[in-house]
Amino acid sequence: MATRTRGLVKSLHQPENRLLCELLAEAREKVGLSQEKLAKRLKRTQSFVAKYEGGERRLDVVEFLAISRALGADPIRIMRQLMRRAAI
Amino acid sequence: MATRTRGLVKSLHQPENRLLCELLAEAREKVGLSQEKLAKRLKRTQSFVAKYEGGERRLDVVEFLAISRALGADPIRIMRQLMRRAAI
DNA sequence: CGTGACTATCCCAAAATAGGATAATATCGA
DNA sequence: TCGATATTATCCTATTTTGGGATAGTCACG
Repeated sequence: MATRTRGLVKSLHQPENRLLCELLAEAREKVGLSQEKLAKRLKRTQSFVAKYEGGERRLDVVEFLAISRALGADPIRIMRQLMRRAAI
Repeated sequence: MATRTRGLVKSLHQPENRLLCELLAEAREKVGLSQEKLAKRLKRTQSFVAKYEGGERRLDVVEFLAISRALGADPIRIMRQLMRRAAI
């Protein structure tokens, strides 16, 4: 569950991003979707999901919205959680 | 004001992203900051700002938050506008 | 015009990503 | 405990994106 990587982008290493990854992973599990199923909804590969959840890939705003939708989650709520917990 | 590019990421071309760019550019102008000044606050270059505003570069969630902060704007409000206007 | 402020575009080395494979883990029933 | 299956993590590398200094426009104003 931790993440092992080599050399990545700045925002990947920010705690805010870690948090976002966790929130999205939690949200997915809560809905009972596997990475594979979610990937399918997103028309992406499982490795894509594994990567952003693991913090190996950045998520842009538009992607974040798409994922939230695919999870049936409210992006605003997630954003709020992120901001609150990260003390932004 | 339109954007001329060669071969870019999918989410760059989504109307949602265009909208986001516009919202952020508007927000910046409203506060009376130049790209240069904003860039300085973000510890980035003017070209960075020009690129994301022009839709030549994706903005990840963490960056979006940082920019909103730098503009003294509420990310949630911007997100809402984006969602409403893009009919997400 | 001329000047200065601001923004867009060029360039390209350096860095990040895509996604198919495959390895590693977890789950669970017999 | 096994083995089978489901799920997730990691590898690999061609392709795509990016960073940011430099430079070319663009605009406003005298």
